[in-house]
Amino acid sequence: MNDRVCICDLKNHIDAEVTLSGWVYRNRPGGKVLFLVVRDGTGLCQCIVEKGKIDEELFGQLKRLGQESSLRITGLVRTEERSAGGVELGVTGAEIVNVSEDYPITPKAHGVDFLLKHRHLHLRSQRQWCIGKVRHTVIDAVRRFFNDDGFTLIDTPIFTGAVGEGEQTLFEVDYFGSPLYLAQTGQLYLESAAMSYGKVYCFGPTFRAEKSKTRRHLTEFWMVEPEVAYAGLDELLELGENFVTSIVKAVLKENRSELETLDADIAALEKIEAPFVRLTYSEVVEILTGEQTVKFMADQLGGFEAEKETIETRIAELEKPQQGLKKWQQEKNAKELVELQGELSELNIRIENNPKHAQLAADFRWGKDLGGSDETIISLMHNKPVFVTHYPGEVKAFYMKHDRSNEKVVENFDLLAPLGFGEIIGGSVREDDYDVLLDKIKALGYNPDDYQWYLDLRKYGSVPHGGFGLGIERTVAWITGEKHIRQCIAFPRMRDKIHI
RNA sequence: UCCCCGAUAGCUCAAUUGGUAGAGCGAGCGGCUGUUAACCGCUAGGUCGUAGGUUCGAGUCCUACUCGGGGAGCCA
Repeated sequence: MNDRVCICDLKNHIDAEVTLSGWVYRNRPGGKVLFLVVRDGTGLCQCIVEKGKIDEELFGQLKRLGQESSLRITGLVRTEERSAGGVELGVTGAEIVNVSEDYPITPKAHGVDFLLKHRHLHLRSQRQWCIGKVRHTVIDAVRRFFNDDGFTLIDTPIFTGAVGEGEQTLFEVDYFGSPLYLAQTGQLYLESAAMSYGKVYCFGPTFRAEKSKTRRHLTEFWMVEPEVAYAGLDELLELGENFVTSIVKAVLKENRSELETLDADIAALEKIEAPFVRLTYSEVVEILTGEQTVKFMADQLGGFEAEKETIETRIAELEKPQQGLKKWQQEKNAKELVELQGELSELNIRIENNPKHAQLAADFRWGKDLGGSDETIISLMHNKPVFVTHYPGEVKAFYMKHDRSNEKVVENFDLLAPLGFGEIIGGSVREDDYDVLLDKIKALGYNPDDYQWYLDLRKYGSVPHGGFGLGIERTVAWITGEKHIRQCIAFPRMRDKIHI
C-alpha cells in the first residue's frame, strides 16, 4: 500500500508505507545515514535515509540536497523516541521535485530587517508557521462566537468619507479625482446595521496613518467590531469577557503544540476566565497615584535588580578562561553569553525606566489619557484581563455617550491584556440623543451636513447601543507571547517601511 | 514631529579606548555517524552604510546625510 498522507496524520499510519510531499527543512548528511527533516505544511517529520537501502545515485543526490528543496519521499512509518514528533520515516524511495541552493534563511540567528526582507520565505519557518496557525484559530473563534450568538455579519466599506475619528490618522486616496479615505473603523456604518439586525459585527482590514513606531502598531491591521442595539455598558463588558475567553479556550484546544513550540505562557492562558477585573478610570488614577503603585514599582525594581545580579554572576562565570573545555562547549557558552548580555541590556533599560514610569504614575492627574506605561503597570498588577471604564469625555471620541450621572466621564472601556501586553479592546456605549450628539459635532467644528445620516439614527427610533473593536494581531501577540505584532500578520505594513 | 541605539564577510557578531580585518554559522571539497541549530579538517569570501573633516596613520575621533531598530505622542 502506498498512501499519500499528511505529516500531522502519520501516527495513524504506523508500519504503513506512505509518500510525503514536502520540502527539506533540515538536512543532516552523513556517510552512511542521512537525517532529512521534511515539512509538508502540516508538520515536521524526520526521514532516515540509509545507504544501501535505496539507490546509490539517489543517496548521493539526497546527501547534497539543500534546505527547502521540494521532494516526494516514500518510506515506512515507525515509532521512534529519538525523533522529535515520536514517529519517523524509514525511507525507501524519493523523487526530487526541485533542487534549492543557497537558501537565505539558515538555522542560525538572523536580524529583524533581514527576516522581514525575506518574509516570503520566513513564513516557512517553524515559529512563523505556529503563529499563523494560532491566528487562524483566533479568527475562526471570533466568527464562531458571533455567529453562534445571533450576530449578523455586515461588511462595512473600505473606502469611506471623512466621517470618523481623527482626520490626521486617515490614509487619503484619490477616488476618481476626489479625496476619499481608507477605513479606520466600520463602527458608524455598523451602528446603522445594528438598528436593522439588532446584533451585528464587521471584520476586516483597518488602516491607520498614525506615526507610531512601536511593537504594538501596524498601519494595516485586522479588527473585529461587534455592535449591539439595546445594550448598555454592563452588557458590553460581559460580551467582551465572554468573547475573549472563548478565543483563548479555542486556541488552548486547537493549538497546544504550537503554543508549546512558541513557549507561550499556557498556565497563564488557562486562568483566563470571566469575569475579568473591572476598574473605573478614576479608580485607576487613585491606584497609580497611591501607595500601592509606589510599592509595586519598588518591588518591581527590586526584582529587576535581583535578576540583574543573577545574570551578572553567570556572565562572570562564563567569562572565566575556559581551558580544558571541548570546542563545542566553548561555543555553547559563548552563545549563552551573547544571550545573557542581550537580556542584561534589556533589563538595564527596564531598571532605567522604572523610576521614570513610577514618576509618571505618581504625577498622573485626573483628566489625562492613560499612557502606555500606566496601562502596563495596571495590567501587571493583575493576572487576568482588566477593563478600565469611564474615561474623561474630553480625551475621547465625540460619539461616546456621557455618563448621565457624571457628565465628566463617558461610558467607554478599554480591555488591557495581562502580562503587560496592553490594550486589545476599545469600546463604548454610543451617544443616542439627537440634540446632545449634534451639539458635540458642532462644538468640535465638524460640519453637521457630513454627519446627517449618522444623526438620522438618533432621529428615527434611537435606542441605547454600543460596541467595541478587538485588534487581531494584538490578541495573537498576547496569546502567543510574541513581543512584536508584526510577527502576527503574514505581510506586515508598518510606518516608513513595507518590505514585500 | 521629537528622544535613544545601531550599520564591519551571504547571516550573526568581534576587533585590547587611533597602528597590517577576525570568529562562528552558511557555501564548496573531504572525513565520520542515531543525529536533534550534530561534529572534525581544508578552501573561497570584506571599498568596514554614504560624503566630507581631524591625523604621519581612522573600522575606531568630529560633522552632515541615508537606512534600520526601540520609544514618546495617538491608538486596536
